Amino acid sequence: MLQATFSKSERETLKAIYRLTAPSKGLGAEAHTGDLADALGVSPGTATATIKRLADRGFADHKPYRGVVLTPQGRQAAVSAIRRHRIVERFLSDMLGYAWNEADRLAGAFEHELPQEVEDRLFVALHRPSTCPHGFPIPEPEEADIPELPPLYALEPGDVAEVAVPGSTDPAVVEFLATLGLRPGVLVEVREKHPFDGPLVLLVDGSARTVGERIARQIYVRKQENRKESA
Amino acid sequence: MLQATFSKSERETLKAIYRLTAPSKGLGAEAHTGDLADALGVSPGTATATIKRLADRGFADHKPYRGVVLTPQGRQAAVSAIRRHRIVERFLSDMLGYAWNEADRLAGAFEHELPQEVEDRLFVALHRPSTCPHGFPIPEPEEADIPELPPLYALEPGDVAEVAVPGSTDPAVVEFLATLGLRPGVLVEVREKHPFDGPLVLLVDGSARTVGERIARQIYVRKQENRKESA
DNA sequence: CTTGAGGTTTTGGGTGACCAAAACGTAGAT
DNA sequence: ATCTACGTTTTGGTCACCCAAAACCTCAAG
Repeated sequence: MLQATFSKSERETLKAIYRLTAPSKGLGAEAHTGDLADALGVSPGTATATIKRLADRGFADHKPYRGVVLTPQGRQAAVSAIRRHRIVERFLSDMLGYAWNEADRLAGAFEHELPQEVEDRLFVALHRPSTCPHGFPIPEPEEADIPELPPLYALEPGDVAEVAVPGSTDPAVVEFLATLGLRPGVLVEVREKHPFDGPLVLLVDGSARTVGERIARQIYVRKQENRKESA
Repeated sequence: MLQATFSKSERETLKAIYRLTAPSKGLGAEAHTGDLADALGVSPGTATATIKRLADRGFADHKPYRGVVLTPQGRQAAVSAIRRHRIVERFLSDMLGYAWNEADRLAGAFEHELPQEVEDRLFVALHRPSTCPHGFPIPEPEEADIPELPPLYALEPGDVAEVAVPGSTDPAVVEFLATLGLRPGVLVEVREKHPFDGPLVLLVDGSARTVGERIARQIYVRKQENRKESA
């Protein structure tokens, strides 16, 4: 498959459509121009223009006044863009020492101009990382979809999982999470789940921690295969 | 000094004017539009337009039909751009393992989008290198001029120096130089200099090597303070 | 002192990106 | 069934970039 070439804003638009139409948003969900414009920080007219350019080239399916979804080629391109972004984030955190929640902001500035070749070498130099610094998976080069992580609140007692915190999380929430030891990549084990949307009791780094439902729905987890082997 | 902001081609143009008006090209030399267009791989009309944009903002002094030179602000900006380029080259060679003559080509692709902040961290992560992989000095952030290196042929017997090879060197010449052990950063000591534009006899890595005048004018050296202490 | 060659600038034309505001569609409320 | 509110698309304008080709300078040769 010969690599199609996209401009910076086309790539950002692909990523945004991908996120807005992820399965968790409802099956067959379409991205609306206004939401896209907000996500991209751009006027609605500009969003429309970019969508049309993508649709003309066969990367998106645009039903005017209704919404837009990605074609399989568009989804492939979006996944590549996300892979690129996450690799650059890892570079910023692993090689330059940026905090995981700073990397995001800076990666966007230059990821689009990085030659593919350099991305590939960077990936190897970083020891082929499997997640970005937020804890989300880095997709394979030709992968068509990125597995979605379940929220922490979806775990059941006995489950062991690795924490992932979205970049869009409110900084105040991030700070609170840090006091609980809930940072990306940290392993947690669910001890109890209280009924009626009650809190979770977790084992974090050896200490017991309680987390409310609202917070436990805002962060995500990579479930580990090895379940708890308790007495 | 608040950082002026330049587009990609403006920065490339600043670098090109800087190079074309370096003291070694003759004092008070002006860069001609055609040469600039060639250096940038752009049509003459495009070069004129970019020059005018720079001149309007006070970074260049353009005398129509005559030539262009940089103002002090323009020179400062050009030096910053060169510093950026050389740091990115070092990243490509030191962290990603690219050969010194490949780094050049790739650096140009994304150096312009790199946030200043990231450049600064990268410089530190690379252990504050003093030269680019070609062997040329990385200027200080606020330096107004980059010291020019003398050609190898300017050395005299007894001198010890570090080799620098321009990126623009013919690949066949680079290959030939490699057979002599003349790679960027290598230390050489001049043993003899034959008269009437005759060859140099060097000590390279313990072996005696002879280099003709034409080649010895194409590569450059950083002279070491410690002169030869021979018997 | 004219003339022309060679280099420079201008002009006209195209793309991608952006915005503000006008025009337009869709769907819910009367 | 119309009206209207809201969101979307279109229109008109700006800017950086690029090119090809026309118009234009400059200077040196005749």
